[in-house]
Amino acid sequence: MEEPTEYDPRDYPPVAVTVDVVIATLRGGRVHVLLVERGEQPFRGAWALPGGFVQPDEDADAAARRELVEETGIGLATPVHLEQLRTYSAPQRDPRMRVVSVVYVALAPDLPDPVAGSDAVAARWWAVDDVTDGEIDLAFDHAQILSDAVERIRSRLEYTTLATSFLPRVFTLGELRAVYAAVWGEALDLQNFRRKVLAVPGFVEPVDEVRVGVPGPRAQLYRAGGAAEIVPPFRRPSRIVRGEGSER
Amino acid sequence: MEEPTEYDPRDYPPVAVTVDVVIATLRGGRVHVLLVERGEQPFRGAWALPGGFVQPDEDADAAARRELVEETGIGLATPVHLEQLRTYSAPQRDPRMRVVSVVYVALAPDLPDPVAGSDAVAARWWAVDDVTDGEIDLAFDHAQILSDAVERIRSRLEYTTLATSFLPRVFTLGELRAVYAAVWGEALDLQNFRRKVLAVPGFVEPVDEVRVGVPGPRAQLYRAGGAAEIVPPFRRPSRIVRGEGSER
DNA sequence: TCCAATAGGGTCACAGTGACCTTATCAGGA
DNA sequence: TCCTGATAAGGTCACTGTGACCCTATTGGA
Repeated sequence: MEEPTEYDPRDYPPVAVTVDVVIATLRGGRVHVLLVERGEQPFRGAWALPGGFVQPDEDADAAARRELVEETGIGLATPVHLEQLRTYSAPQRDPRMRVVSVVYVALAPDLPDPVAGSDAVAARWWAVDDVTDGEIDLAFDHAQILSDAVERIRSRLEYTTLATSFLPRVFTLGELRAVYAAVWGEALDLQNFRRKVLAVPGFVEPVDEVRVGVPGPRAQLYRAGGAAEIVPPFRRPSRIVRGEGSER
Repeated sequence: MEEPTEYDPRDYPPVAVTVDVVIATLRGGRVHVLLVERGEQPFRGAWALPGGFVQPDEDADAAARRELVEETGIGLATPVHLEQLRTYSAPQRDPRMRVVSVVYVALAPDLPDPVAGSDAVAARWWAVDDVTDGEIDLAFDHAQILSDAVERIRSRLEYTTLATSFLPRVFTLGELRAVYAAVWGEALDLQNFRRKVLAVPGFVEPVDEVRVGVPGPRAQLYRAGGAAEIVPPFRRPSRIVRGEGSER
């Protein structure tokens, strides 16, 4: 409560609101995220998630999409899934001042390397495994954020058709299966996977093409269908084994 | 990008960060939320979610918990589930100034009526159905927030054991089933419900008591177990019927 | 005294699933 | 040129979870 009667700047604490974006893609069968190297203190030389201030005329969604476009150079036409993860607000998460960050997760098909020179700092794709294995240092609370984002992505692949967001417009079921293998770190049985995907109406729709140029029979190509949810959901093998609820 | 080199107050837009809390409970077999009547413009006389500023020494979680305690008068010992829903940041959502609100959802057992007089404005429980049916006007974007919160709660009951958060320390399986009926708006088959709940290890644990004073046989009492997730998840009947993914 | 409500036990058929098998096809290396 | 490895595509089988039921016993209140 304590509903304020009017808004005097002295009534509310000084705070900055930013967005950070976990831009995830698949490269060489591994999940990668885009990180930028910090050129200034604090955390100079460490890697951080791309982000920036929410401008007065935009909401956080728009700010996140703007960051996404700026960092990757993709056109607005490219279909990229973007969703809010959660907001991080620990008082000392940025030592300079109070910064509340609304974090987004983006899922994109394989993108080219970031265009160097668009700003002063370096930017590159990092394999998530290499980052979480402590190979590099992440600035601020971005290690926690990345961990939460990866868990969100893993969860999304159970209940939604978002795996197709990692793939180009057309793809084979084998490639779709490879997405699940990369995100969940475990390969699903190919035959059962085919059966389940094709049993979900609107998950994928066949197109009148086949994949050529790779070993093996001509693979039917598909594109993403209109369905957003998978009912009943797929389930991660690792989750089934545990059985006991120890998460969250 | 545009990582700032230093934080001058003129570099970032003036913005206030608040928390709003959707406090949900069960009263008479219906889901209720706590709303406060606004005594000031804008939206004077309309009802709003309880909320307030995030203070300099606390994160949003702490601010939400503080609001929860202030509004309901519950002790800190009362186990109340509190989780972040999402952040709302439309530029004009508050006509006075830029206000970014981090919204939380709390699930509580039946609580007494709010203590009047703790502040100037009125506060009371509203049945969610009555609110969403347009019976009352909600301030700001709180109608959208409430809608998102209800959907979150419905979803949480599928994958987690949080239904027990709506109940007192001990309860019967019939009462647990009534929680699902109230939240999902549809009654589950009692026998199948019993079988599924008891099949989830750690969902509920029997205590050495039975329910007396109500018609029917003595019902075994249970308390919440240690499990947080339901694997495999329960599923809403309404969701099964649809089949097609039309959500989100 | 009867009745409505419901706890608790059970059955049965069916859909979904994991594990597994088989065949055909293609690119690239020996 | 011929293997070989990879894999697309189609299939079987047993088991589990589930929805839809049925039945009986027990209790407080009309």
